[in-house]
Amino acid sequence: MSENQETAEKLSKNFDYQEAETRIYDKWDNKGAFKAGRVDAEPYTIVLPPPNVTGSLHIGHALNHTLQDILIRFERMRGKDVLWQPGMDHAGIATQMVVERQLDAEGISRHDLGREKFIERVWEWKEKSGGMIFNQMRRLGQSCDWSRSRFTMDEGFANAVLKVFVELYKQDLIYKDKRLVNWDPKLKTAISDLEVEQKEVNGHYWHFKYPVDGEKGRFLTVATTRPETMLGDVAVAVNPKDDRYKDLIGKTLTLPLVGRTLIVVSDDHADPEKGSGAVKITPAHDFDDNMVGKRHNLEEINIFDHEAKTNDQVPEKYRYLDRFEVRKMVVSDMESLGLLDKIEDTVHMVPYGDRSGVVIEPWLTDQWYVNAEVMARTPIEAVESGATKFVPKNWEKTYFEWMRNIEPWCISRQLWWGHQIPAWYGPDGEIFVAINEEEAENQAYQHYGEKKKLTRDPDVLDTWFSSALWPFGTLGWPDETPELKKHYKTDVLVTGFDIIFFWVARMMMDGLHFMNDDDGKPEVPFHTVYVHALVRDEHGAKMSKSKGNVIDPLELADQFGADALRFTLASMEAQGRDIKMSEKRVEGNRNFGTKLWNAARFCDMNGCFDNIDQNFDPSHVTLSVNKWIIGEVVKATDEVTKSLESYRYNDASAAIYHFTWGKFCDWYVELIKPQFFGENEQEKFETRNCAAWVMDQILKTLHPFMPFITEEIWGSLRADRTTDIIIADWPIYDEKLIDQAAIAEMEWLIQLISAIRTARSEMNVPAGAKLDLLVKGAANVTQASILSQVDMLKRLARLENITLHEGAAPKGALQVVVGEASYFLPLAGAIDIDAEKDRLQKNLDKLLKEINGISGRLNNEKFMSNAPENIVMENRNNLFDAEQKADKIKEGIARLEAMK
RNA sequence: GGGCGAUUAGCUCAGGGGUAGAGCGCUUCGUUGACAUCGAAGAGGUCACAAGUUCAAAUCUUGUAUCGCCCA
Repeated sequence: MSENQETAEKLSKNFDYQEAETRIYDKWDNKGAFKAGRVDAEPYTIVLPPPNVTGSLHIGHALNHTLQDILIRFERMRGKDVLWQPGMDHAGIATQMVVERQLDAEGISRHDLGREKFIERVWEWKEKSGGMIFNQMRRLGQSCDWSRSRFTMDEGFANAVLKVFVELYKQDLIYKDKRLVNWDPKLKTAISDLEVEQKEVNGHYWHFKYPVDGEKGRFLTVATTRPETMLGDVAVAVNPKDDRYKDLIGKTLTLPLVGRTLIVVSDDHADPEKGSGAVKITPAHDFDDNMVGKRHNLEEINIFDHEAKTNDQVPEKYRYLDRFEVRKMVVSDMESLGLLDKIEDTVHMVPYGDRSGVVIEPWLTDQWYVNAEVMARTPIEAVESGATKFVPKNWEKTYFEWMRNIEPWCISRQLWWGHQIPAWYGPDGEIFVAINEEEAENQAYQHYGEKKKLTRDPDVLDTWFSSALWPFGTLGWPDETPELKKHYKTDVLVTGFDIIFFWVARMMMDGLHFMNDDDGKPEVPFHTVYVHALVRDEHGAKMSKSKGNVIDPLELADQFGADALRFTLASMEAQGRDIKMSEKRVEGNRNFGTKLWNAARFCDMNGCFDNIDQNFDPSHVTLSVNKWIIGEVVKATDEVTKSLESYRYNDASAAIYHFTWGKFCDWYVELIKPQFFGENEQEKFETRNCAAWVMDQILKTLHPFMPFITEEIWGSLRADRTTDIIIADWPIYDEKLIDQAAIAEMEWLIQLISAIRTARSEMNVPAGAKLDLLVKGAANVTQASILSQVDMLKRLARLENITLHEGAAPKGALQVVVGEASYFLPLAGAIDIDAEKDRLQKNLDKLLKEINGISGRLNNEKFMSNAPENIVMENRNNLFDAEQKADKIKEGIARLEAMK
């Protein structure tokens, strides 16, 4: 090709995604393509699970966001008023830890700074370093409506959070209580059950002997994994069915080292099989013991402070020491008193804080709680009735399991960063809950009849308390904004299963509690929850920083392009299975993009995008090859549409991939070359138009998966585009465009070409050699097809002359059988008769096996009487075809044998 | 202990009563006027095991084994 033509090309040799991605993204953004607000269009809404302000993009985000963006782009192209609502979570503990670490480096603590100054520092940090994930999301092409971005600590949202608190308090759904909580002694805050990681560790059972009162020399032996807690023991429990201890029930013991009197209680909690069968009871420091204590009205003696150091409730010698130090002392003191019976090795579960990594201490504190049991009722019904559906459905079970056994939700945290609880205390401890201080003061005035000094509760709310109102808080609630009216309820929530409890359940609670539909009935926050896979490394291991197997999505995007990464994630997202990410897959999909790019270049070089029919109508094409590919487009786009509608991402991506590569590039482009290089201008015109049309359908259908390359090709090829592809119409075509006759003809042609290629290759015919083709026994239809497709056949099968042939097969020819006809390929030199015979025999063996199977079925009376008619017909047809083919091959083998 | 899921080609995985699929890898051939980030051809699987249902099971049922995850 000449220099001149080269410069005239619209597409460069390769797609430079590094350069294009930012340029294209900025173009979309500047044009406002991501913004919601199409008037008169049906709404389609997804709220982005708000990433932590501290977060940076990991592969799980990349998957989660890509799946949402695919739906969003798909629905946007379908003409809906699409809102993808982004935002960030203030991430209480995580953020506070980040800033505290900074302070630490400066040698100061947050207490040196004071609450107000500390929070200022957090905001400073947020403005400077927070939310880098949004920029990373842009790199992957996520088309959120950034203009509506929300932050959970923004004033408007924060007020909504406080309003929810106040309302729930008024309705007695929030209350204060003293209960055992999971206390993190490093972070010095309560954390939720869900933030506690139970780990199996090697430990010991220490068997301690407690003397029985009034029976000198008699001891009751208890086994414990936590000796230090004995200082808070108030009882020992034994199982009522355990004969060893029956007589001790109701008697008392003396707690060694402390001297406290313990009562022996009868409780099923004591497992006769475990340890000694007798369990020491420490109600203030163990969840199970606490329940035993409640059942038997036992005292709760708190022996630890907020750092899990002993307090003044223990004998002086053990006071103000770390829990593990006390453990050593207790064990050694018991031993020297001769009260240590034995030490057993054991494996047991120990709770760790997932943020701090330290052992969690069950601790008695005053905290705020949501009455989750009541709040859960409507959400359970909503899923039972199908108002909200989980996809895949089996996650509903997990949801129900948790919701039906829900515990009170502890929502207060002893942190500074977060929504400070809107509760004020009078001098006598009276609680005033109000949306602001002024309101609280009014309440207090009414209560006391005079102005009193109030102090605000220093604690903040659990981060999930605020994200629970994400689907309506982001839309402007409590104000009745047009967005709220139009976009609530939202459509689908896309999330990993790990936060069904944390977040989905809580959004259901708040959504149903605070939002109503037009009939005034509680309305769910979304009709569908799509639960996607977890991304693992290529060996199936969970990614973690400590293992060093973390795959950085941005590195993959750098290396192979964002499109390739997105396509890979989508194609591996099969429902109900985890994703094992491998670079090879991304590389393969980068190649797919390149393939598409080059196909577009080919079309362009052949004038497909110049001077073509503006009103091309796919139903008016005349050539079989064009009719065929149009029919295939209809089938493929329909498959993608249906798959996306049912969240089958792998099916959707496979459908467009196989159409593009396997049909369009491998066959159509090859089949139309004879025309493009030929002289028939009329046919060429039709085919150019058709190829351009098909290319457009590919670009559009692929766009949700590979937004950048499709936009780039779309925008480069034609000057007459009325829109960017991001808002182009999604392809929907009538099935009438599927022409069965054309499909049959082209499939026959492809079969014939493939068969000839196989024979040539297996018989080592040089790829360059052009052979003649003799056709024997072809029906009229086939003869007509050969005639009309002769150029394609010649080119793709590398043939010279094609002639009809009667009588005996020529010597020295390869034989292939397709349909009713035999095809001979005479070779110039002598053929290897044995090799050709072997080849035919192999084909025959395969056929005979098939014939055997089918006729067995057809001779089976039960099959004939039970199988549906179409299956019987299908078998008959298959048998006929196979037998016909087998006969021809047998003839061929006989012919070769005769030549010997 | 309870729940969920997996077991299909060398690897990673789709599929889901009617003749076993993809990508990668492998073998052979190939610079044919889009593409070597490519093309053509090929090898490779009693679909974990056992029993059952059925005319027909990789697919449905039950059980077994192994592995994974979640919750106690």
